[in-house]
Amino acid sequence: MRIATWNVNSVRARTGRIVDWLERADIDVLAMQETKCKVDQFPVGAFEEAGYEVEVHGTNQWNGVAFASRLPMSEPRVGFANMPGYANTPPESGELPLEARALGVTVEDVRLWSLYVPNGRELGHPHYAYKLAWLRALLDDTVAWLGEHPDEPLALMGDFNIAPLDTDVWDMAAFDGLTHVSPPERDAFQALLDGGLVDVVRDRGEEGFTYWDYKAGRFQRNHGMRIDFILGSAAFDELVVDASIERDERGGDAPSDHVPVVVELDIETSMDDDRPMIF
DNA sequence: ATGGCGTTGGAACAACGA
Repeated sequence: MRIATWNVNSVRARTGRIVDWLERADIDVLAMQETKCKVDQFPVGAFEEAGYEVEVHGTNQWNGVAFASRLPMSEPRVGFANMPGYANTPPESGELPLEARALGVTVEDVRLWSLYVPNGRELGHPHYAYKLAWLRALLDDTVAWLGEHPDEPLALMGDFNIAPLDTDVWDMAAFDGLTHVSPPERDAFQALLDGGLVDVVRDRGEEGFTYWDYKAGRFQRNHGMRIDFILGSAAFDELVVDASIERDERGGDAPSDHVPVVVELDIETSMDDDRPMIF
């Protein structure tokens, strides 16, 4: 079974590219982030024509997470326990709206999450505090789940908006005083690893960036960042037989600014078989 | 030091991004 995560930077602007890649790369399950549309705006038909069902979470033109899968998905869940909300100008009621940043599904007894971690904007900005609180709640929910399901495969997949290592950005000097590399953000990422997850892609020796800004020829100069990850439980880690960062997807016409990250699991599915399912 | 570019809503520009 081959699963992937990809911040697509608008599913409507890139529907053809995404579906083409799913087929070309033989992907069974894709976690998407930054779909940038409401549920009823999602191009469901294009995925279904290619043999993929979708689970979609989106409330407006920002954020948005989804799954496309050619294997059955079950137990969809929007958000996680105590996930904080955000508003630039908090309403009088004090109830902050929840954003479309987390969606969970189960496929072949593997629990999968598509996560779009808040950007943070600037150190000291309310959005930065929101980012850290969001990551704390994610950690708490993940640790609780692992406590209840210690032997089950789980993967948190998505755009974490954190570069955990100095080598995960092209030049640390360019990030002085900026988000994505600050110690509290890196501590929050490390806490997920300490909580029982493994960076299954890095652990298999796969190197390179997953994001390059559109501006200033950043891709051509390889001025990128590694901020998209697949973090797996021990049971998930044991299943991983291959991992890759699909750098070529940053090229061509109208690419996303992120590329897909893929892992192959040692799970036999009907899709591994070229014979028809029904004789 | 700044902008570079791209997407969305909604019809000019603001919000957002990392």
